[in-house]
Amino acid sequence: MSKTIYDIAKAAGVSIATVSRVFNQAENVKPQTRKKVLKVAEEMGYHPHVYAQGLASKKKNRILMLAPVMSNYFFTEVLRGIQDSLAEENFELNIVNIGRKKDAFKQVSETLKKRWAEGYLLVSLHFSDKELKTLSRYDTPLCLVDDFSNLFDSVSFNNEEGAFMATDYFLKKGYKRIAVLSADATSIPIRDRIAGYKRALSEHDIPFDEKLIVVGDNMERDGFTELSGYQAMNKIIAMDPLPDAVFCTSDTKAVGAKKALEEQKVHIPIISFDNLTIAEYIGLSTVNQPMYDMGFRATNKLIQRLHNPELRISNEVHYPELVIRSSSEKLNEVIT
Amino acid sequence: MSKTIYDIAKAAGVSIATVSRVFNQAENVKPQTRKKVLKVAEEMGYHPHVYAQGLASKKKNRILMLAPVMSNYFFTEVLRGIQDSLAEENFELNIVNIGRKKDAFKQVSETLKKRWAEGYLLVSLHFSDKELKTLSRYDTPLCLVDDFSNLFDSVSFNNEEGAFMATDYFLKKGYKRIAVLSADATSIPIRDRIAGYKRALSEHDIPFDEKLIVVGDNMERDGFTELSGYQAMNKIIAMDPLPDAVFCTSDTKAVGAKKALEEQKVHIPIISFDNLTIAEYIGLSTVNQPMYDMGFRATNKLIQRLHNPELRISNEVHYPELVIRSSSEKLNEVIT
DNA sequence: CTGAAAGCGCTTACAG
DNA sequence: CTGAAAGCGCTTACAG
Repeated sequence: MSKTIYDIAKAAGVSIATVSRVFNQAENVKPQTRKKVLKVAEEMGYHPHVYAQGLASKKKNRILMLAPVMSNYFFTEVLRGIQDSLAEENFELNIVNIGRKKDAFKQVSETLKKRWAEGYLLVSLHFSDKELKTLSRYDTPLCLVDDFSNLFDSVSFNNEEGAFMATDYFLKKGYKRIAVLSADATSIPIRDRIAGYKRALSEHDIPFDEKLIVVGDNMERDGFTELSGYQAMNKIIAMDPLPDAVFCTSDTKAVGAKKALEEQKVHIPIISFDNLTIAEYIGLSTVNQPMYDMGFRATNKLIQRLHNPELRISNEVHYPELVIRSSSEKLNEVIT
Repeated sequence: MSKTIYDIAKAAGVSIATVSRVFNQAENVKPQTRKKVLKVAEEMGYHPHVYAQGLASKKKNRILMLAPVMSNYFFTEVLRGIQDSLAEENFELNIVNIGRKKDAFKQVSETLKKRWAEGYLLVSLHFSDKELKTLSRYDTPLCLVDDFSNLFDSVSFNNEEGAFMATDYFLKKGYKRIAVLSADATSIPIRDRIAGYKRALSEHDIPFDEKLIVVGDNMERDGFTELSGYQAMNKIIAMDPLPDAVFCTSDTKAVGAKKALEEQKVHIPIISFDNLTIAEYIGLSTVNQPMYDMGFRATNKLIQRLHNPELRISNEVHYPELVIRSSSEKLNEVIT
């Protein structure tokens, strides 16, 4: 059915080696010959079979991005950075979605083992040291995005500092009781953000009160959903006395939280986390994560390692930035 | 460096055929032998090379989804449907992002030619009849999602009817001047939605007024962005007299539009399009597109065709549903 | 500039 | 239940 290099060689009256050279941009082919091969190939609808090429050449010119795609905007922004960084390079990008958290490690390790690509980008995937050590044994070029390890190159984000900045902002305004609209406490980003929250409290000599850490009931996507934010905010609104302010652990959750506040006609200053595009449009104060940059930089790192496998492992940590809009301010400040 | 089937065969004291059988779940291997091979493979960190497997077996067990990933939520929902549909099947899914619109066709055709997978899902990619005819010559199993053609299986959505329903809703309330917050007029979804809008007008004997079709200045992503919605709504607010209502062509645009309305303290009833998760949380009336179902159904279709290539081409069209929340209602109705 | 030939790492009838 | 061997569709020294 589909043509092979032999069909083209025969039809063009050359050897398969010559056809191969034409398709591999080799310089040493007589222009006449090249033209003829190209013409025949076009007519017969020929295109090299990537599997055979990969096998024979041991090159794939392919990078695989492994990510929990469902995490939406975050993923999209990182992807933009990756693609822009790849634009100049002779690499193609494939994406494999890593599904429900449970067997994420298995999904990733199985994919790596298959040697689809020469380099891998692991985005927002958090594994234990033991798991990462297992991965490192595959000895394949790999860069972590939004996670940190000294076994691999990584481009991560200082979650702890981001949470500190948000909490510190409120504390400096004189607020004492600051609730955290949290998510799955065992997840790495939450762990780090809670740590930053605690550090800010301690710097201001405010005792930590566990009851102020509030989680929604829905735990889909580790609780990083609108619904979970909505549920958690309703719990906060039911507290007596009301907290002075809320540090919300993601913009997505904040969308749900805002709905709860509006329904109950309550106003509590709120700062969240991520700075998704939507944050600007709903007046959300938030901690900016440079997702695009992280994707871009990680891809650069990976490609450098591809060119030079002996490079020392390098870890890059991006710094947060607090973006203040209306949601963190008092109601009268908002209205004016 | 990395082990081959020969290494394992030698270490286990069997032939490579036997190793191959073990890894292909063939039944006819003595349990003892299987155990031994598996043990050796585990120790040596062996895994079959997919490229070699694909080449030798002519099977890939792989489906490729081609989509403009940047379109965010829509893509995510469709992907969820695809993955759920694939869960029971012995297929893996890879995703290739199709970048800026300009050379989308080239990107797609190049990817198809490489024969990565045995089946392809083309999501939200709109090509001309001529282009689709070219693709059909590759003679590869392919299902269109969110597009229609009689050359391929497809699962699409009735955009025209959706726009009709939204417009009709306003007209039945007695509104006469209904603006359209539009996007790139040459894009297929916009073309169909404008058609539905016009049909509703004509059924109510309202003349079409071109000035009521308003577009933002920013044309990124064909104008389906918050920014573009914000810009367009500001233009609408500047109109004199103000339109009675606005049909907005996407939820994303509606987020920007709402910001403009709030800033200018103007209220105009608005219905948008998509029913993204966020719509529920910001009280947006909108036309629901069953994105999850479309992804799910399209994947089923594709797999059926893989099993039976002689199947007649089938086109499935999903029907819209109007979801009324607060944004389409009068201000006093909203407040109560 | 071009061709013959070995090899990439597998699968799969075929034979036993 | 197992092995020897041909073949999948390419690339790439090597020789000319």
